Amino acid sequence: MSLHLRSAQALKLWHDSVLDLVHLDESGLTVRQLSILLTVYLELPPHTVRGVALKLKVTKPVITRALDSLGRLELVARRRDPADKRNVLIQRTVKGALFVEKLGDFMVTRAQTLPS
Amino acid sequence: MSLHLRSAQALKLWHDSVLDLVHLDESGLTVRQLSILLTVYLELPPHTVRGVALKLKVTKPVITRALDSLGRLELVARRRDPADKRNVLIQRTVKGALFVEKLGDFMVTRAQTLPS
DNA sequence: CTCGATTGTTACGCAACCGATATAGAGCAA
DNA sequence: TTGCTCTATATCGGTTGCGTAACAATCGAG
Repeated sequence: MSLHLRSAQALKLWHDSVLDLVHLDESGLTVRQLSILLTVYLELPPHTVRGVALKLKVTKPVITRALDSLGRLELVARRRDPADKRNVLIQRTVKGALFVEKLGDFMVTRAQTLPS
Repeated sequence: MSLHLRSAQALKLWHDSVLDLVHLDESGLTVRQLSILLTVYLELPPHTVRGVALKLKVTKPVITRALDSLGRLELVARRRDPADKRNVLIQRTVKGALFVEKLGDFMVTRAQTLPS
């Protein structure tokens, strides 16, 4: 299924979904934090601080702080890499998985109600 | 065109687009601010502080402050409602329109490269 | 073992956001 | 006019985020 999405549809889809997210009130989230969360849950592990920082093109302290916040919300977890103890592996959590799943449901539902 | 989107596709679409947004570095934006911006540009005017606050289910000061930020970035503008001078009308700007348009382009492009 | 390189974190100063409350101005009804 | 309501904003204290720079721990080559 190749997705042919017109710009107006795409924007409405984003708008509707973001609105759902805001209503979820877990919305203290920054766009950056959201992108970190999605990266961790959608891309193949392992995820390191440095790796995510490179992908987002931000500095490492940004990732560290975001992990503090996301960790407080139990949306991700940290673990030292046993192989190379300098690394910190960013791990998924049950709560985070449910959260991301809900996000996906939002979008699927909203996509179905898009005007053609 | 009814959009049948699987959850995994939807999430990847969101992830890719959010990543583009972060790279745009206009990403000091909060999810809330983003939702305000999209609301103003996708829904029919007029937009008042109260109206947007209701839609997002937040208090009015939240909107006022967000408009301060978005106004500083020239993504939206304010104008007093001449009819009812208690109201402030939130208006679109050229810069904001270009920004939202770019967002739409991101999504359209990303949607085309989604795996089926 | 030593030393430079790498990784993630912390410290600091600053700016922005939040919620709650208080305030100022405009409308409205009697 | 006199209240009362409605709108948006200002203000307050507390929290969180940012960028830069310094830091401790770890690795690995020599």
